[in-house]
Amino acid sequence: MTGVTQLWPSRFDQNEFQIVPDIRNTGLWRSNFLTEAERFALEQAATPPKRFEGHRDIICEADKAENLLLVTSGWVCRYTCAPDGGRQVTALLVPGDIANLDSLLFSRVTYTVRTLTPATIVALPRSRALALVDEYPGIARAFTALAIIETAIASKWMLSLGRRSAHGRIAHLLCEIVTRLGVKGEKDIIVPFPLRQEQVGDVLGLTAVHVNRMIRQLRGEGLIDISDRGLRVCDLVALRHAAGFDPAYLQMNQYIDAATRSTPDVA
Amino acid sequence: MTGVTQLWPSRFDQNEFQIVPDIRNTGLWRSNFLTEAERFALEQAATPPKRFEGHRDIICEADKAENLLLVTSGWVCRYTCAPDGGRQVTALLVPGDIANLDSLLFSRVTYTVRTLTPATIVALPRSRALALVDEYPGIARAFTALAIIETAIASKWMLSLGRRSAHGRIAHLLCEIVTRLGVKGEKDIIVPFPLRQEQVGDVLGLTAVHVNRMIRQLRGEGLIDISDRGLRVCDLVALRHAAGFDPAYLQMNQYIDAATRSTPDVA
DNA sequence: CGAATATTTGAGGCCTATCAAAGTGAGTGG
DNA sequence: CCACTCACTTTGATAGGCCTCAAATATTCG
Repeated sequence: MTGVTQLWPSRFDQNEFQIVPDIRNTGLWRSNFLTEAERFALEQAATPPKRFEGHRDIICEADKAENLLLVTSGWVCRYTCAPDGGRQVTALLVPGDIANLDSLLFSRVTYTVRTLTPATIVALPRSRALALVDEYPGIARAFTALAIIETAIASKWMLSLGRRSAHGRIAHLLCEIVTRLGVKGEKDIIVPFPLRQEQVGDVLGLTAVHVNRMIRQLRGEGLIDISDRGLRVCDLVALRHAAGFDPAYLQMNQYIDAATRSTPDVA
Repeated sequence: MTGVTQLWPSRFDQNEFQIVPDIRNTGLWRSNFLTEAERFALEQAATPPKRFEGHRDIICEADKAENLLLVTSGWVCRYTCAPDGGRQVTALLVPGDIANLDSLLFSRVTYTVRTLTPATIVALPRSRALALVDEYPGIARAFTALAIIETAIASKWMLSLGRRSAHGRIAHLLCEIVTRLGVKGEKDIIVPFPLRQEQVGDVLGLTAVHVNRMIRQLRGEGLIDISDRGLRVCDLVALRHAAGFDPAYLQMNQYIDAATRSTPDVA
């Protein structure tokens, strides 16, 4: 009994934001739906990893997208702009995530994908991905799972954007990041935090100025400290409490019914 | 050349919120990924339609969900609550939509599904849906497409919640509803609008009082009129302009690359 | 070291929430 | 047919959270 396989990446080199830049470090690969044959087929289909600098647009709104982009190191985001120019980040992508899952089916993207740090990306040509989806049920199911998880995260973000105060939104985002990075422990956690305050604002629907004030307030409350591109969480339990954060929602492996797995636990 | 098949339902009886309560009126069925054999298999797997009254919870947060719920008539929503009790609607479901797509893979839901009007729902047992997904690539692809579309809509909602004024949010929501209901024309459109002002607030992250003021303002601007459970859009072009609404985003069929279809247009 | 980019701080104002109450309309029962 | 109730809409007054504009300080980078 090996326990539950991870859908989210669990490890993250703290200094370099580097993990093995390989399709084997993606959520697609790590999902527990894949057989060995499917893993092999996936690996054959992926292109070699490509390196991007920080703060670079990788795909722009209305671009044609012929590849799925699998983030294997670094932080990336997806955003769209309101008519007045306001920017809204709609997804934060860490190693293991697919930046443009919808490009599996849609030929144009309706958002911009941008690196937040230097990042490594593996491309999966859409034509090959589609062929794999038709041939291998496990791969099809893994894609579906990723899409469903995206929706679950989006739902939580909508709850934050619609019903939480600025204070609560920031606390909640920090809890989410700590959880998604797979950190263990609850006291004096330190994780990389490459987001600028303006980018935090773009995620949470706030201005950079107000983000600054709220971060200072959280610091004053002894909950966190952000400095030098790093986040220190003094007391994760207290932060969760302030955020109203339920740590279970991202560990969705727990909820995946055993019956839905291609590779049952019991032989 | 028959044009593009619909993923969204296009017709909607104005008085009764009724369409044929049948799996054939769902987005799953109407997607253009399905072969005849797949359609037949789907139809066999679905349960007979069941009728629900308005304002009833169908699944509650933390419930186990053994069925996928396909809305075939009426309006339904999905919502979650913040710790302080604030409610946030995360999806509006009209005939054709699946209320709990994530139940395909997760055994518990993290939200409540509630009817907004009397509604008819067809259930698809998860075990059968999973079997279909493994056996039929077109069905797998249709599920993936629905999940991806949900994410696309959620992204738009996040943009509204994060970066639009109350005035713009309401205008945008009304545009979305008109589009999703498949209305043609641009002048003096009348569609059913069963949402209470408090529910509009729960969708848009506003209070009912402020929703009321903004609706009155939109009315004063000669853009819309809401009365008697109906919405009248005087000038859809003007409303879209006020909302910064791009009508293309919901008609995602356009973007589905021909190569991704199971049933090509050209023989 | 200098320029550009982020963070921090302050003052003032607008948008939206909150609290409260009156008005409206549908449904019920006498 | 008319009280009566209940739920929703409308209106008003007030308060507060977040934004805007502006400038000083700190940090990064060439």
